[in-house]
Amino acid sequence: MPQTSKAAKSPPADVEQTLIRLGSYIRKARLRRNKSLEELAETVGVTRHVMAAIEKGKPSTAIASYMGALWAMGLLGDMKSVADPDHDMEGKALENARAPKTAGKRKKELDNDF
Amino acid sequence: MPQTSKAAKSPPADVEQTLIRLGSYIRKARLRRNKSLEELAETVGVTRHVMAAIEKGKPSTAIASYMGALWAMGLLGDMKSVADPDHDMEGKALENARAPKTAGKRKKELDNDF
DNA sequence: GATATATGTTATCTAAAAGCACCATTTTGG
DNA sequence: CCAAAATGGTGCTTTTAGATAACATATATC
Repeated sequence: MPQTSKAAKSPPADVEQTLIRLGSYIRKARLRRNKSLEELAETVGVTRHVMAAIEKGKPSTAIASYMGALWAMGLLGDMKSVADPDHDMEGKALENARAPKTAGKRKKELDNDF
Repeated sequence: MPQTSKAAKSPPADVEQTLIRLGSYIRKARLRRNKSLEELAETVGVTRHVMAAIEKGKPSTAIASYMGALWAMGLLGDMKSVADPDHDMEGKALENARAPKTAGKRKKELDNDF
């Protein structure tokens, strides 16, 4: 996206690696299905070039384009478990009998992150 | 992304739904950790507004921003299994003892998808 | 090997994503 | 309740992702 955020311009190493891996997975899935970049791109609704960028793990590409690629190959279901609150053990633990709609007042720094 | 692709402007219903769900998961994770939009945004390297958009599941937002949010809350690991070739049963099946680097010549339509 | 096709690369153009600033509203927690 | 903070919304500007096109290279199939 334009005005590229820091996040997209130079993502944390973990994020960068995750995207590169995801891109290579998408490529493998496409080749297995014997689809050309152009064919897949067409189904997804982007150009050949965007699909190529996805397979390289380009950080600044719209998430919908990535998801569209998964969708076009029947792999979108894999996203269901991502950040699923039921599996977020750390989050569950931190949530001490509270379920606020906002983060509330900044109570000095009770949130001492040691 | 600019010149917004069809994929990002009006994604398939499944994609749209997936993003809305992901956004709400991210929101829940953030609130559990008692972080404000601004705090999380700062860690991720985007503005408050982008983080808000993510929690709404905006399709045209850079994937790196979404991944950054997961990363900042220790949830990036959930992405590992997405599109994992080892779990792609359909792909495995289609891959009849072949592993080409391109989709090769378009052999008329041997690829009859019934 | 020949060749049709896929993929990569470069370039220009344009529309929209993200930045930023400000104000309204909501919600929390004392 | 009330103050403090979070969140939501609007408008404007800047920057770049994506569209499009043309050409070069790589690769698979015959």
